Amino acid sequence: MTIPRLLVVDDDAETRGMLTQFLRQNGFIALPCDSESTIRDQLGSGRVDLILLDVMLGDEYGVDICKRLRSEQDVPVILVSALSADHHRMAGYEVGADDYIAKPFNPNLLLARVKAVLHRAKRSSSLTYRRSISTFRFGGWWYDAKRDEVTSPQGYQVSLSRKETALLKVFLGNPHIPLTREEINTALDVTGDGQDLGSGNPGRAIDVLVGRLRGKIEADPKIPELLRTQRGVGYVFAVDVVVEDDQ
Amino acid sequence: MTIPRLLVVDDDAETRGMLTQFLRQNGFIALPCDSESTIRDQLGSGRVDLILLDVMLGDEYGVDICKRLRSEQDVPVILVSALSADHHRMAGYEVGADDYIAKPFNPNLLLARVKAVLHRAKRSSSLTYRRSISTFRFGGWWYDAKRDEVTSPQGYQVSLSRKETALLKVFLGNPHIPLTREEINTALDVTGDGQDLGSGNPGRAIDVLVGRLRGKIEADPKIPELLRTQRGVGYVFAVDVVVEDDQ
DNA sequence: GGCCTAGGTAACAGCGTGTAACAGAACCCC
DNA sequence: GGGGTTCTGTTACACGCTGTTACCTAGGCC
Repeated sequence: MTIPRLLVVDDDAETRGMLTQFLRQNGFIALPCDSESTIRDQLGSGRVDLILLDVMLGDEYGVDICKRLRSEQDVPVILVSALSADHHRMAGYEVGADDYIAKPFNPNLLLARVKAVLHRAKRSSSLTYRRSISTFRFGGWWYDAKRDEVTSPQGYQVSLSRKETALLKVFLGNPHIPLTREEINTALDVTGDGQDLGSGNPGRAIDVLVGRLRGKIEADPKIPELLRTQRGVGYVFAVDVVVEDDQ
Repeated sequence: MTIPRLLVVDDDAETRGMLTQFLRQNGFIALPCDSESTIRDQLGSGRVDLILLDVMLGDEYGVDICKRLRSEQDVPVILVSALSADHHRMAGYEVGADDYIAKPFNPNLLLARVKAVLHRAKRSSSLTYRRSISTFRFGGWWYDAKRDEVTSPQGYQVSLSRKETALLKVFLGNPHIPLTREEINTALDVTGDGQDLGSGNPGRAIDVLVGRLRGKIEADPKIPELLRTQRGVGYVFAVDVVVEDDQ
């Protein structure tokens, strides 16, 4: 059972880093690239299951690179683009991209599409890939990422809202690491939904969100065992997290 | 990489010429045909990668021709039609057309679809690729595309309306991929019925339609397992779809 | 203790989604 | 063609989600 290896190709270091980190948090091996030559290095040095390719790469069109890659190899490609105009979309499909996502995109959308493309690829080849991490256990709790269900130590189901789920995921991915509100916010931008509060000021939203999550997963929200406050810093997820995956 | 060879089948010389020229301008080898016999000539004399087939061909239905071709060869077919009446559309899918476009169509859309079909065909040609897809299984359900019947896990029949069927097909074709209302609407324009709501604003129609479909194919419509909502994004068909064909 | 600051949280508002009800269109059967 | 039935988009309302605000408490420092 192999973990899928993805190339993240973007010439903007920040985007590249964020994407890479995000994909790694979601169970993939993500390899950052910033040019066609680094892509070829990676292709030459090992298996690559999927390429996430920015449409604009320096002064060259990713589309052209995609076309060249296609003519040589059979690696699935998802084009990522800030250009949403339809002719660009068309151009993407023309060169045989397996999918096309316009920036700014919802990271979950990206994740879903990545999985869908890998899934299809798996179907039509012998590639096996690990389904992304699907269950987390922490302090008697159980989170099923696939069904998005949270089960308490006593066995009853707790329904979390979307943002609460996203927040929980952030903590599950960073146990015992104190996170600032800033960091949490950035992480939510990536794992949660990326549209609204990206710009700087989290306000008190994180505090309120933490409070709500506490209300659902703490035995006594007044005395938090899991989501501890670090005054002047932020919050820590203070218990061990055991990660498992299906089959 | 060889240039795809397409047959353009239309008995109207003007349409045929326009289409042929357009496709040639876009890098294809387009071979005009005006009857079933000329199609067979072409099929006999060399490789054909795709057939663009007009639904009305003289006094005969292109659908019938499609059906005959299907039973003999494994060439992808896109049906092109001025007939928007639904039974014609359905008939197109029944005979296993890979896609169906209603006139008047956006040439770029046609182009994109041609390329998509060719791409699919190329991808899966190494496997056994059969076209007469006729049944889909998903989460215990069973959809018979040929008879347009939906059977529940418990075995009872559910009758879907035309639009509901079209919506289901859209999701069956895009499992695990979050679709925006916009995308669903566009897809319905093409696979469902193309006349009315093409222009931009889906309003709440998609939501209502999804709700109605849920009411029919979800065990508990209040807790959707198949048609999941992605707040701020759209809807996802959240189970695997297994495609089978008869014979 | 007095003061200041950080964090907890109730209340509110805005927004997205679910859905019942309605009306017009399409269809069907006679 | 007429009348009933089904389909389907629109509308309106309810409800849950989520960020903001305001107020309060807790902690830290003098």
